[in-house]
This record gives sequence, structure tokens and C-alpha cells, in this order.
Amino acid sequence: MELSSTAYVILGFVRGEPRSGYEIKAAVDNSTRFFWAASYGQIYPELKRLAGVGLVEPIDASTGDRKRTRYAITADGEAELKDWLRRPPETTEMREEGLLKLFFSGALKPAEAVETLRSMRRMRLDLVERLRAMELHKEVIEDPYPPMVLRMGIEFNEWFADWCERMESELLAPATEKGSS
Amino acid sequence: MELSSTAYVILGFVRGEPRSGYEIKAAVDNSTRFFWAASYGQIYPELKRLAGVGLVEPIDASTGDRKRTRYAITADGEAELKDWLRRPPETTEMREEGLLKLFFSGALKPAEAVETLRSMRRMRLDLVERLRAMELHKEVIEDPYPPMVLRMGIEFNEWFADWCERMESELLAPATEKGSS
DNA sequence: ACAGGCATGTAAATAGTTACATGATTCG
DNA sequence: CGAATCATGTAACTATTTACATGCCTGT
Repeated sequence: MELSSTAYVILGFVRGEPRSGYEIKAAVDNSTRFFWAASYGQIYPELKRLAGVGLVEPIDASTGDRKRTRYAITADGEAELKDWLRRPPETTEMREEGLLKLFFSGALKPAEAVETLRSMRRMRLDLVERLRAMELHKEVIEDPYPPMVLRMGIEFNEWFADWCERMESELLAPATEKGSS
Repeated sequence: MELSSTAYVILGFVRGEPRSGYEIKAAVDNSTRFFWAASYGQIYPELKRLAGVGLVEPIDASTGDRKRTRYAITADGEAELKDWLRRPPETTEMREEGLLKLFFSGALKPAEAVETLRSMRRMRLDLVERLRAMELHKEVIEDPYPPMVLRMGIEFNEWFADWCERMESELLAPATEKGSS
């Protein structure tokens, strides 16, 4: 079966423990957000769809007048999730406005391109800090994969920040002509 | 003025030399594609819009019965492009199905997670090769930024492939317990 | 009482891809 | 001639974000 990508995020997060739409959104924002986001506008309709085809099932978790529906994964849902996990990943995308600006920076003076690199670097370092903060949140860890992925986020962003710094020096370096020894 | 992101890609590519929609698409596919894509469905309507507001202007470049319209940037278009280039970049996104699968791999046996890492690595190495091929295409270079961005693509993908390899070893390593010396 | 977070949802807009239709030209 | 590529375009679809509406609960 071919489900939407949001469907698999949901299946992944309700496996193990039942979660509500709100809790799934919070979990996404706290973990996969930096490489896979999801909004309420995707989560809530998709939860209903998945319940409709029996891959998750609603559990009433209201407390008093506060309504809340958690969804638990079904056996079919778990099978579907594993099936998807075993297929080789396909989509891989990157959208970096900073790189696009840098790419076209021939229209500007070098000092201005350096500004773009500095903004990019700052953004990456901020993200590293946010990811590090997430890392501290979780103490008890049984499953090695979420922290592994989180570390990827940290290391990649550090690498990227470093690349920006290197390019900045390169642009500022006294233009060494090729052939000059 | 706030234009669509596609608009700036177009302005960037028609600066310097007039280009047709077809040529812009080809240029994108050959350079910015790995971090900023654009399809015909975006390019052609956007070209008309930009011509409508006077940021580019059409030049008939038909040869015989073969119709072709190239677009040249106007003074307003150039000003708009520079203005955008000077604003700090904002959007930065990554969508990595592989990382998502890895994240949820607790549902599988470790050997299966390793398979995901191998697929990811293979994809990254393939991309490195495609990017290196692009690098060779251009000989004469006046503008340092496009090759700089291209090198970023190559180095990032190499870094990522390497990360996959490291994680694979980590998963396959005889689980060294913390505290064992 | 009020702010802020919990909780569920939807409407509308925007973005982006895919697939198709049309027709010319070039090369083997 | 037929295939590939040049060239322009659009319709339909899917994905995704944003902003809003509604109402409860907790702490100050």
C-alpha cells in the first residue's frame, strides 16, 4: 500500500504508545522537525483516514470535559509501517535559500556575499543549539536510533557552519593568483 | 516587493544573458537543482507574471518556424534581484526519507536499519558523482560563486555518505557497554 | 479574571509535481 | 522515416502552510 509520507510519521509515532494529534505534533517538533515536518492540517485529517482503513484505532482519553482522542497502532498498521521501513528511501530534498543567494552573488560586491555566508552560519549555529537542547531532554534511552538521527542533525549543522566560515575566509583572502608561488 | 522564490531563480538566471523558459529549466537542472528545483509548471507562468510587472522583458528569438521567447532582465528586475540578495536568507529545509526511516528503525532488527544506511550512502555517492560531472562541464569561470556552491554539494554529500558509513560500523560493532574498560 | 498552554479541527491559500498536448528541428 | 530533443504551455493533482475558530484547564 502507498500512503502519504505524513501517514508513516504518524504510524511511527503511535507505535509503542498511543498518542493524540496534538502529541504527535509535539513529538515531531521535538525530534524529526529538522528533516521532516508535519502540521496540524496534515496530521488531523490523516489520523482520521488511517483510522478509517484500520491502521490505527482511536482510544478515548478524555479527562472530564477536556476531550482527547489518542490513537493506537493496529496489527495492520504495524505491518504497514515495517513494510515501509524496509523499502529503500526515495525522497531526499534540500531547499536552501542561502545557497541560492550565494549562487547569484556575482551580482553583488564580495563583501555582500560574505554577509550571506554570515547569516547562514548564524542560522546553523542557532539550530545546533536548539538540537543540543533537545539532546539533553531525553535521559533514559532504549532505542538508539532517535539519538543517532539527532546527532546527525547536530554534526551536519556544525559541518555546514564550518563550511560557511571557510568560504568566508576564502572570499576575504588576498586573491592569490593561480601560478603565483 | 515580495515575489515567489521561483521568481528570484528566474531573475538570477536571466541576469547576464537573456534566457527562455526551456533554457532556465535546463540551467536550474544543471546547477541549483540539488538545493533548489523548479518545474515548467512554475517557470512559464512566473515568466509571464514577471514580464507583466516589468521585471523581465520578452525578446523574440524564434528561428524560422521554431518559436522561442527569451527574457532579459530589466533595470527594475536587476534592482529587485539585488534587493533580495541583500536580505538575509530565511527558508532552509531538508526532507530526508532515509533519516525518517532510520529514526523509526527500532521497529526492525538492527540488520535492517543497516540496509537503510546503505541505501542512503549509495544515494549520496551517486549524487556526488553527478555533481562532479557537472563540475567538469564548466571550464571558463569568471564568477566564483556557482562553483563554490557546487563544491558545497559535493562536500556535503561526501560528508553524509561518510556519516552513513560510520553509523553502519557503530551498529555492527560488538556492543561495547558503557563502563567496560 | 486573564494568560497561556492543551486540544481538535478546518478553510483557504500557496507551492510544487506530473502528465499531457502541441508542434518544430536535428540526426542517424 | 523515426527517435530524441527543442520549445511552450496548461490542467489536475497532491502537499503543505497559515490562520482562524472553538472551548477546556491551570496557575497567578
